[in-house]
Amino acid sequence: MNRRTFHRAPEGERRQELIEATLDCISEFGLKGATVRQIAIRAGVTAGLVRHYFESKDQMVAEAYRAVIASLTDKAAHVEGDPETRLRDFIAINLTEPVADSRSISLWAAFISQVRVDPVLAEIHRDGYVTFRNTLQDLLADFLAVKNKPADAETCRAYAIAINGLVDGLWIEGCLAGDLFREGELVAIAMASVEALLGASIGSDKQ
Amino acid sequence: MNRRTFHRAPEGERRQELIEATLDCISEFGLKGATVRQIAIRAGVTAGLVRHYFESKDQMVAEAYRAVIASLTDKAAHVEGDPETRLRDFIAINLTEPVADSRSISLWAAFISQVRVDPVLAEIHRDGYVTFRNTLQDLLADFLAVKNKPADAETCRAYAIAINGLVDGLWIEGCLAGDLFREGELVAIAMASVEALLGASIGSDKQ
DNA sequence: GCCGCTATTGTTCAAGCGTATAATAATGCG
DNA sequence: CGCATTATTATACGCTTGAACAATAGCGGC
Repeated sequence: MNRRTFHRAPEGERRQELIEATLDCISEFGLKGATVRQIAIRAGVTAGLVRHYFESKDQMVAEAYRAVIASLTDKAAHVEGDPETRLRDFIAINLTEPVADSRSISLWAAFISQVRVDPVLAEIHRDGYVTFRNTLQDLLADFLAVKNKPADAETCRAYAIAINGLVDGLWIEGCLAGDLFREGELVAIAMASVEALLGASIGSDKQ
Repeated sequence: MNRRTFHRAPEGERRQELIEATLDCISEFGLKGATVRQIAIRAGVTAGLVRHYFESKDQMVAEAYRAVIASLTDKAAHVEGDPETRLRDFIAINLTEPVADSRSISLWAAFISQVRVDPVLAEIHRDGYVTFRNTLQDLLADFLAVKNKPADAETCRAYAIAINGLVDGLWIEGCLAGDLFREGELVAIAMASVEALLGASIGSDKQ
């Protein structure tokens, strides 16, 4: 019988390709459309290979979820500069591509819908959420200190919850109905809203 | 062979039970766990009956999605009283049970993750979103008029987008990590935030 | 240039999927 | 009460699924 030729992928690379293919399939066909066979096709390999790299499909999906969380939070977690700039960049990053696009929210929603079902995904989610909000809370504490505003823990907590909610909500609106907004409109609304919430300028007119 | 006894359900009732069972299964087992057989068990009937009431499983799921949207938006859409009260109630309703609970967001997320895949679900989603935001926008127009603030269409639009985002985002936070917040904390933060955004009291301390 | 290791293929399997259909029990009506 | 209607059960069918496994092709070390 004629066996296909193939090449052996370098260390770790195939693994990454499989995770990426998993995400592609989930975003295009939904969780239930992301079958082992479909994922393998997308990755350009045969289905059997999946089980060479992962103990089960579920484990591969869980790792794919980690990759999604990372792609959604990494950029915003590494903003640099003075507190005002960091806060501004944090908002802008979360409300523009590639963080804000329809693929992202499809993936995010697919996993969120499983959080109640799968304890493994639930833990990954919880970690990501706590990290994200703490990042924002630290950002706000620095910012308020610079602005000579009250920055006690309780105040920062409340601001972090509100602004986290605002950013998440606008992110969702943008992802799901981007065509309903003008270019840059969501970012502008977010900046103005945060200024109103904090009662302080974040220099959103600078850029 | 022994055939089970059963009773014929009254007009429309069985249909409703099947939709409810569909939602139960989706929230408990995820979209892919909501199989025809599992749904039938939950509804206390056999699988074959599904196709007596629905053309296909997909059609049943689509109707189930309509039911979810309705349960998430109906209450808030029918607030009554003066503009200030209506705005306050609108916020409170969306951030307390039964709108804000983990079952709701599981269902919401499950469907959102399919919006890119299934055009039927996409249309249902779009309708629901537009209706929801228009409701909020009208509410804000009335409120701003009463407060003698500028209430032109563009201003209302921006406020509606921001507050819709805020409420949605806080709704998600509450649904996914309710245990991280104190009783009533999210509602309080939302009220304070909306007051800051609009620069007007909504009497959130009254109740 | 051969050899051993293993990454990859290709096939198979049982379980579960949505759907189709025939038999039948429950109900309303004369 | 008996009959027609139909809601419901029960079974079957073809297909897809995740997984298991043997065969083998590619590749690094010698």
